[in-house]
Amino acid sequence: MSSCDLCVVRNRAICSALDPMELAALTAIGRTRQLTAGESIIWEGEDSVLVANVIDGVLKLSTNTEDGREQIVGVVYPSDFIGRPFGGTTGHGVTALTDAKVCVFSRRDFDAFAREHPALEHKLLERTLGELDRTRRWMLLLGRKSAAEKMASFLVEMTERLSGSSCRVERDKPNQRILTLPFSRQQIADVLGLTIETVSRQFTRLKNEGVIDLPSRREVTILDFDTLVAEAG
Amino acid sequence: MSSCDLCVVRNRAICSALDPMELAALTAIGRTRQLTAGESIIWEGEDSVLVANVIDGVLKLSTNTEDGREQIVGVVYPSDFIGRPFGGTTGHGVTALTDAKVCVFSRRDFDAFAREHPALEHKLLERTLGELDRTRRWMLLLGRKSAAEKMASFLVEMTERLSGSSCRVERDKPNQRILTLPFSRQQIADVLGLTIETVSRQFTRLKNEGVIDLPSRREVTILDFDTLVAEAG
DNA sequence: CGGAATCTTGATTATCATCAAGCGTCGTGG
DNA sequence: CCACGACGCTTGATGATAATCAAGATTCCG
Repeated sequence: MSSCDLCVVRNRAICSALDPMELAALTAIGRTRQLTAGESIIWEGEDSVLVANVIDGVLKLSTNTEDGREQIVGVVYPSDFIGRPFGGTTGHGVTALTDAKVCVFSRRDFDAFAREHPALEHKLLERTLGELDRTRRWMLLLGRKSAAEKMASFLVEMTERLSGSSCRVERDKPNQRILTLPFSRQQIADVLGLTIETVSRQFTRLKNEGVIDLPSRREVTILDFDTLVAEAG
Repeated sequence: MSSCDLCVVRNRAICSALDPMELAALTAIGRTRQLTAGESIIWEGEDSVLVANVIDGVLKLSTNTEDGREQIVGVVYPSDFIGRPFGGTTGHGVTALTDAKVCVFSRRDFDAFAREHPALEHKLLERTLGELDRTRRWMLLLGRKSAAEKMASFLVEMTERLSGSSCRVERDKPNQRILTLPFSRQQIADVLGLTIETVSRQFTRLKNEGVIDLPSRREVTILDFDTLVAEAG
């Protein structure tokens, strides 16, 4: 029995383009791998040797300047695809932010398989086009928004992305969302192009203004989503 | 006779995936269109009605905040593909920076054609993956680089992108490149996430330091490329 | 030649980075 | 179980960078 049959992202990942026979063939060239938080699976600048589907967890894509400044250029969630198919070197590292589970393929094997399965390539194309749209939208934030707008945009995005998974709703307060962020303060800074101190100050400001609450380091309660949207610019 | 036979980007654009018969079929659903500098062909937020190949000229992809700040999120050159295939709305406007010529398709027609021609979709996928890599590299610049680093990076990128076309070399000074920029100062600012004043000051600083010369508004002579690379961070 | 648009330059200010403590929290080992 | 230490976060003081505001200077075109 194919292990894919049990896969929780089976119907959302690019694998959904395949029929059972094809899926079995894909299973044959892939294997699952467990990652612990902080562990990297792809390093910036090395030539592309593997690609993968995210089954569980959250991972960051990041680049660094020579002198160590970091920019997180993407965040991937279950069912997302990582790695650079079709040659070239990987322009960014991939590191687990939480414990994670991925379904790994050798890039060469995957490339060959994909070229024989246009439906798979089509899914990958749609996914890549969507990722490009999302990335370009983020450029507006990085290039033109203030620290306050960046933080608000970040929290709005998180509210949308974590809906379902790391997001609780208290019985008696239906308008409040309690998010469990997969990011440290430093990582939020690296997403937004800010420093950790600025991020921290923005958090306390939003808390003092009653827009959010901060029950613990990694948790944020969204008290006034509309204000966040307005402040996101 | 198919007009594509005469197309100057025939062997570089995604069309190169097609054999003569297929190309004739593609020709049947496309038409060329001339754009004058400043003219837009796609607007941010509208639903995607057309896609195109760039035949000649340079165009910008840009997004704006509600209050009018602009960020250029991409620049496209001859043989590049523009527009958003496979549904969705376009996240950014597309505007000609120079007079330009494009080969336009209705998005619906193109989608249908692409789905029947996996080789075309493959080319488009490779192109989209490359564009995503490039875009992510630009995020490091927007999020983490200083004004000086941004300007140097910009000039390095321009030197590479304009090699051949808008780039002259004087007979007696083989190390110098004279670039004709397709951007105004404001547009450079919109690419780099800076203000026009900061861009102008960086230009004069580089000129005073002997790294570049500025023979006219739209021209830059690269006198010391290595220093630019070093300063790009 | 005139006028508008674009660009440069200067003065000032605001924002965010940097530097520097201090505080909490979590985990470990005594 | 508590003390200790490390790490991550917050807060404050100060400073640098780039934005803003405001004139001028060029260039471009009719």
